[in-house]
Amino acid sequence: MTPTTDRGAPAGYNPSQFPAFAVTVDVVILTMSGGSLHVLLVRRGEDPFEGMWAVPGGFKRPDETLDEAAKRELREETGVDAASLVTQFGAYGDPGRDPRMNVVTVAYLAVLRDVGAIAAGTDAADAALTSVSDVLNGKLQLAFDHQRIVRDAVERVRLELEASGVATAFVGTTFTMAELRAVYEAIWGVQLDAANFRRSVVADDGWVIPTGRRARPGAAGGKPAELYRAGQLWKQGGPIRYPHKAEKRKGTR
Amino acid sequence: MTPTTDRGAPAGYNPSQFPAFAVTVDVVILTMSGGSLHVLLVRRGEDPFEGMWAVPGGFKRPDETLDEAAKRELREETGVDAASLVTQFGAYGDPGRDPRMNVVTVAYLAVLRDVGAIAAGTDAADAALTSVSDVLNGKLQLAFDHQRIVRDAVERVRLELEASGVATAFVGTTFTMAELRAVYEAIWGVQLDAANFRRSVVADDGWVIPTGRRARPGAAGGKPAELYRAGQLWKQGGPIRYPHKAEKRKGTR
DNA sequence: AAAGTTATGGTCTTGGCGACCAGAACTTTG
DNA sequence: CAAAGTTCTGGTCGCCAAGACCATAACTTT
Repeated sequence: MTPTTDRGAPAGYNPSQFPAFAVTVDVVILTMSGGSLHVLLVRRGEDPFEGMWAVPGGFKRPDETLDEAAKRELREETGVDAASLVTQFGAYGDPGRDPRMNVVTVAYLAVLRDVGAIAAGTDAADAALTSVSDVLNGKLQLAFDHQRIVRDAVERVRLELEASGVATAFVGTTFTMAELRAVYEAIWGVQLDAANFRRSVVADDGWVIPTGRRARPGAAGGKPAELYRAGQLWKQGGPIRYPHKAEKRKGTR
Repeated sequence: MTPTTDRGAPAGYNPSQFPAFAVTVDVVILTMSGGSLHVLLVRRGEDPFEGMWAVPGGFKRPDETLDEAAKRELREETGVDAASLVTQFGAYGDPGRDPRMNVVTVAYLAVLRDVGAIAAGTDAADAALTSVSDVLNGKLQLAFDHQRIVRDAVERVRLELEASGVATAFVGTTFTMAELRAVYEAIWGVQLDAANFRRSVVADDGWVIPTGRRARPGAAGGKPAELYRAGQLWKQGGPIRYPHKAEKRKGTR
């Protein structure tokens, strides 16, 4: 069918006898906004799916790796250079997922601290932070199979939260315990005891490092919280475990 | 060159102006053999890398999904129809990974019970079970970037073992506790207490179902073990947790 | 000054998990 | 046939992480 970029095929080898695909990378950019999980979407300006919201992405170039392509797209979309966490989590190639041609996309997950101001500064036609729940429950229809991609990304970050130290990527360089706890509570949809959470995080050194400073209390007042910054150990696994409580023995789990 | 947010094409779109890729699926087939983890490899009959060992795989067709392509390849290579576990775990698209042309491959992991007899029956030029450690320590060189793919597959199965019930896929339809425990011990490289292991697995019903029968003892004698078959709950998560013991407080973990 | 709100430390209990032991059941060997 | 060896399987003990809950400190606004 379509010709491939023929670079030095062996004698007798004919590239056109193999199906040609376009390869794209899509980057699901997650962030915390207003206490709940949000995803950065862009509005498509052209066919197909013109006018619909979609996950930012673009074509992979032959001379770059998939990871490089994802980071390039992230930089072009948000201006962020070294994202805290850029992880590949899936490839999607169902026939017909793009009505024009055969496209296989490799999906990446990126976690940002506060994408709001950054997204506004880009020249993207239209970009917005959207509540993840609006996407997952179908309130907002996405182009292509992007709803499924977002769902898989959220599922992935739920697992990563326990296995690695993604949590600190959601908050700023300095943060309070309440902010960090809010990340876990929002993504897992659970409530954690503030005192126990604090103990788990501070227990062994290396997870968080207390700066001497204290945060300004919120509008409601209260004791000002200590400000921390992330330690090095977050790259190896997180201190908070998902509360598997609903087991209750017998059958569940 | 290509627009970023615009992954679409206007009317009058010409596919040849976007880079074309070949898309393949590679299936890492893992099995237990002689008490250690083995991977099924095939010897390449053509350029490039002619004569070298490689992970079985092939081109994705435009009219099938990636999962279907993986299952088709698995069937063509081993004759196995519904594999116990076929999971996508990564996409690889480094430039130059295939000297001929631009190829992006999507890698799958499949776990089989005993691939030995099956592999022998296929018409593949040359197929063999190889010790995973031989591949990982470089004793056996693989074509393309397949060593990295195998390494990632093994890492994945290590995690899956704890999260899901892959373990039963390695053993036969009926098995003894010792056989099941050997799977965990081989893949994790740890030793588990036989009594505690048994308790964890039998604790809540649903993980394993005792058949009345007993296995024949090995050459060394001993009490014959009860034979079990897998229950339904293995699809939701496994009963055995990785022994994070080396934490020892302070710093590690 | 009083009331409200948040942060943070203390204590108690529970349950899971690993270490270890002992007996049961069956083998092979003398 | 008896003895020794091997494996399976149930029991017990102790430790520690994790959750529930309370109390107090520290700061706000009214």
